[in-house]
Amino acid sequence: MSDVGHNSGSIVAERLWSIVCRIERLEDEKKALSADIKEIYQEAKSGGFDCKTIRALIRERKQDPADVEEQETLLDTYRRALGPYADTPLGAAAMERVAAHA
Amino acid sequence: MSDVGHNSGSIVAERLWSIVCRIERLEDEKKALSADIKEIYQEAKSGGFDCKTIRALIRERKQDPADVEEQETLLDTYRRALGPYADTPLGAAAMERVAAHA
Amino acid sequence: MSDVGHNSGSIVAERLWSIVCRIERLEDEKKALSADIKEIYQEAKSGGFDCKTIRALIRERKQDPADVEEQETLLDTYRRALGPYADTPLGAAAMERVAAHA
Amino acid sequence: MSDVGHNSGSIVAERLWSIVCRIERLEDEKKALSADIKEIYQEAKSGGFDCKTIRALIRERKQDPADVEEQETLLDTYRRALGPYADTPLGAAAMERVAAHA
DNA sequence: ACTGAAGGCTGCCCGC
DNA sequence: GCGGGCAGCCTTCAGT
Repeated sequence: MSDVGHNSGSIVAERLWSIVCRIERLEDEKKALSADIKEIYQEAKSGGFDCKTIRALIRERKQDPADVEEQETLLDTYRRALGPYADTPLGAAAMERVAAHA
Repeated sequence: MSDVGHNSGSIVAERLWSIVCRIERLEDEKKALSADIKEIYQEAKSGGFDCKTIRALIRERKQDPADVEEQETLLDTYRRALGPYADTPLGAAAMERVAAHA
Repeated sequence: MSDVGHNSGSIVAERLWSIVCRIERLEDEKKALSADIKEIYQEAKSGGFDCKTIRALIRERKQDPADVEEQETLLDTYRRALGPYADTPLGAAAMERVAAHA
Repeated sequence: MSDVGHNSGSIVAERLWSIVCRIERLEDEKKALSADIKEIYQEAKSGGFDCKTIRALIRERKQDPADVEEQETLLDTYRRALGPYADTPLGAAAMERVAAHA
């Protein structure tokens, strides 16, 4: 073990400290932001808005700008297949793919 | 500490053991069920189905038989208000309630 | 409904928009911070640290040392109480009773 | 596309239904077990036990004791390294491994 | 004060 | 082997 090695513990400790410190700092900032958000919800509530609905709205907006439709289409196929269960109106064609796989 | 107290520890310990044991047993059963479910998903996958979509389908069916509509109505009001943001097509009337509250 | 009332919908909508907008902004910032934290953990991992342990360390530092000790003490009490049951034949027999009952 | 193919949609639909149905059944059973567990925790609480501690106990029992000890040891190493931060009393040696990795 | 829900964190499993 | 996605657990917070 070299002299450098002898001191490397300190160096490593310092790096560990740096890591922990930075993470804790960032987590504090996150916590502060959460508090701010909470405050806004309270303000909304005071203004007569329904917070639960606002949460739903924001949740929706978060996933809207995505490819929801593609997933929705496939889900619809499955839904139709399940609906009357033994019935396959126009989902049959789409289901052929699955049958072909078998 | 009386003799009764001396023995009560055992009694309490037995009760604690009973509690822990029963919980662990139930958790094992839960785990077994999870394994079964997983197996079915694999079977589905082998059959050419899309597991993610099946999950979505099941999730939907779980919350469908509820009062989704009531919540949806209010959400729609808020959604319309936000749409063009400053616009209040027919959500204005619904929004009066909020205004009155202010 | 007055003229003021006629416009109040817009005003309310604007307030709603303000609320939603600010919340989404704050949530974006939170998300960014989460990404930063994740990055630091990756750096830690690259440096040969065990991330799981670092997480444990940070979790521990977040709590009051007194609480930690108290919790640990109680856990030890329960652990000791359970020990004789789980590890002895007598305990095993008692275990059967409960198992049969379940 | 054969006649069989013509009907395969129904067949596939039936298989899908089977999958969904079985999964939902199993999930219901899981839910029931969760309710049972919750009930036991309530019973524990009524009996004067601390549920949080019981949960910790069960969590601990789920793991290999060796792993628990190893994790605790590593945590201690990190803790000592961080304590006076720049100080590495006897954690230095343990930290060498990390240094070697860098 | 307690219960029920919402969000965040953790461990697991799959695909790359 | 690793990073992402997903389900479960824990914690916190609003509501009662």
